[in-house]
Amino acid sequence: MTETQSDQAKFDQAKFDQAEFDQAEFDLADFIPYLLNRAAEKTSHYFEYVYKSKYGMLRMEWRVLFHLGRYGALTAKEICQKGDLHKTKVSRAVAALEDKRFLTREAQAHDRRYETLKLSTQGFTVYQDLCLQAADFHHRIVARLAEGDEKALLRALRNLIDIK
Amino acid sequence: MTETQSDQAKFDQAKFDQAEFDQAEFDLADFIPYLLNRAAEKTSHYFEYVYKSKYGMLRMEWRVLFHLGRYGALTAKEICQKGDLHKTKVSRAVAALEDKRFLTREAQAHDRRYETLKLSTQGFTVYQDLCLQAADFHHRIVARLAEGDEKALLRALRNLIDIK
DNA sequence: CGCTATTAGTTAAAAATGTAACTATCAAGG
DNA sequence: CCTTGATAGTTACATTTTTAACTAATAGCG
Repeated sequence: MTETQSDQAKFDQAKFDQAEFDQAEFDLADFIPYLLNRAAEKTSHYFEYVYKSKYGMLRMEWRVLFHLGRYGALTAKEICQKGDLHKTKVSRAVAALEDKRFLTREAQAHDRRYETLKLSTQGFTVYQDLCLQAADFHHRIVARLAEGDEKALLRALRNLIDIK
Repeated sequence: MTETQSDQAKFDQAKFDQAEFDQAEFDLADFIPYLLNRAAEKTSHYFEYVYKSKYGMLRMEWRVLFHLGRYGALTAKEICQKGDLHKTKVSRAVAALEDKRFLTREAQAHDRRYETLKLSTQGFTVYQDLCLQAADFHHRIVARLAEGDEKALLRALRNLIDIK
């Protein structure tokens, strides 16, 4: 009983402290990086299930596959640049996709440090399947948004991605 | 020379395959979960530097601190629910914040499984500092956006966070 | 009470990620 | 050609995150 009152007193104290600090102009609950992370986590989670359960792929593998399907043959470095990814992430994802026979690699003749990465027939089939499911999911997401918010969302996200 | 032509031929083949697959209605480069992740990574990266370099905090520690500062005393479970976080993440973040003397914990009298978590004076000072810097960063982000896109962005993100 | 089922939170093992050092290849100047 | 410096990609190691099993406490029901 006394203990419970003590807990309550502490809670009230916290509320008081919180009020003392004037955060009228800004609410952390609306902090854009926080909301972006929450939304990214939420939406990624569903799609992760698709490529993970069906093809045993990791997120980075899906990203690399999707780049090769979308843009055609690329070097690892080009994938790093397009997707703003570190080379170790790409290196590991490429190795995993090669194990799964989803892509082939071939050193370029004019500079053998570069490897041309290209989806195999099987890899491209997987890409097509995932692309269709991505499109479906994308449309379901858009359907949730208020009229006109899709354009604004895409514009805002592309803008933030270009930071720095 | 012959090798180079071979590389080129492979590249063209990839482009051809890509064209065969009709993706006219949807471009993976605009896949919302992908753009959300890119934007989240980009914006989080800057702010991570703030709490990491100044207070040696990890992302989850910042999130927990921010919840306690924003909402007052909470149990770990309440933080999990508010932030959609797994309990092990919160448990470790709480332990780390306790080590830093940024919060105190006290078992509740009526049910000793629950612990009331509350920022210490020092923890609240850190919260205030980070909150100010977050507000500053938030405003810089908003300043980049097109007129009216802030409202749409916040509305869209809140909507997506509520999925399921 | 006393047995079983839940629940809050922790800990330990497995998997993924980040960091840094490494290998192989090429370029440029002498 | 030969040395120095840069670059593409890999590997090894440390840190972080995820998953699963665990502990302590309570609830419900006989």
